[in-house]
Amino acid sequence: MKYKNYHIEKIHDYLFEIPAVDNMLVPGRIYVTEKMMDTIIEEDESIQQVINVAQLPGIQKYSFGMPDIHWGYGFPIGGVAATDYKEGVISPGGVGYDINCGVRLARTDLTVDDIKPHLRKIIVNLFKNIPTGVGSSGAIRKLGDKDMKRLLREGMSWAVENGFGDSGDLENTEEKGVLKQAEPGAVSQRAIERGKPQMGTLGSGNHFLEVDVIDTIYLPNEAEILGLFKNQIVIQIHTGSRGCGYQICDDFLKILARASQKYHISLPDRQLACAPIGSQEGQDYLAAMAAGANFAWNNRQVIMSLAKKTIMETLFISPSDLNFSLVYDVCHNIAKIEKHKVEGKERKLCLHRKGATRAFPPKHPDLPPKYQEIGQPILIPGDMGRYSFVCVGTQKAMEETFGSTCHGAGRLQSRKKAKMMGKGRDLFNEMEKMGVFVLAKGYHTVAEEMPYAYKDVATVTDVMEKAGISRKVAKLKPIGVIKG
DNA sequence: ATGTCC
Repeated sequence: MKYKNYHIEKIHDYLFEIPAVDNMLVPGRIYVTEKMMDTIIEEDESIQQVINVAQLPGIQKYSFGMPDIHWGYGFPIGGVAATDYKEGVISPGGVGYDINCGVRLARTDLTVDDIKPHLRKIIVNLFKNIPTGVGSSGAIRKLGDKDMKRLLREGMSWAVENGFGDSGDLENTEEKGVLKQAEPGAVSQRAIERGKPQMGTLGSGNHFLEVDVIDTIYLPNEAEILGLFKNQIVIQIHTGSRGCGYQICDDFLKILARASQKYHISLPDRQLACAPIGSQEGQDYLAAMAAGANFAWNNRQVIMSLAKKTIMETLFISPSDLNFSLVYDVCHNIAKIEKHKVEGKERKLCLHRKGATRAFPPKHPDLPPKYQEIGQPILIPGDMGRYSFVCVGTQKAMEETFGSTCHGAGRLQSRKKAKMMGKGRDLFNEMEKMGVFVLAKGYHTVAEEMPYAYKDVATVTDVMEKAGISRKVAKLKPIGVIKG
């Protein structure tokens, strides 16, 4: 089949392949419908980016695109690339600027009827207690060098030991909230300084904290094990490593641009700057990126703990009445060292997931005991007006995509166009008419994040479900949102 | 995404 300049083969209704030609070391594989493929080719260069990534030294099996694929820095957002640990490279472009950007979901025992009369007050207080917006700070005391270095090295246990949340939260976080290869010494002082005042802050753009209602249950057994039921109130948090992770990425893009030359790696795009994983530069990036990931886990943990406290204080209820707990926390911008089967042989790989979520199957040793039977929980946020999905991973994901799936809706309109669309309207009121009470620092951010600016996330999760990669457990509808 | 330019 010929799509514009690309030769693309249809594998099945939800999967297309770009054969390995020229400098491609592996084929590209993109999980989309034919209709989606048309629009993707129409709107950006992300297909070319899949082809570019397929040229990275040591890449295994395929350069993947998920149905929410769009143009990103070097790698597409919605891209997955596994490189061989011994012969392959690691690239900051395959992680993104927001290191360990991710999503967490917390459950409560409250129902929508319990909360409806108090919703506005809850959102007002959440907005008061959790700083949002670019450059936001001051959620908790400004951290010192000692705290920063400890949390960068040790991960989310820092937050738990400092009174933010419970030790049980660690088990319900991907990697138990710590990448052990983290080395604070690999992180610049500037990145550390930027992190100090920002712990527990939400940030801007598509980051949010939502009060959601469980709208639909698709898989009752899985939902029960996750502690989810119809009409239940849950809290969803989407944020990352703030200025700290941004600075780490920025620092290492420069270092790895030099390394690409030093190790004579020929690249189709300078933005794919990378280094052999085993090189000093590669190991330093891995150590710094892991530290940035550890910052992000602490950030989501502190925010969740502030949210729990805010809800209890607003409703005058006890912890046992609220019965608040973390369902799961996933990363969707990260590089992980994982073991996977390639052509029947187990290999140590570096999994770049950029705008892509881990989707491990039932019985995987990295899952908490209580989720062994159902597979890894996957959190796929949609736009702030429609819905989000909770899914679980499958064995097929492990065999086909190195245990990976999609991560969200993806934009329909550019930020600029969405901003234009919002001019002269009362978007807060429009959201309220949709049944969502929104508080945000900036009107521009609300315009950029309006439902009309996003694709329907249901079409994205459905592709991954039809392809057998991840399965929908529940649909969540927002009723209250705080944003940057 | 990001003290939206050290």
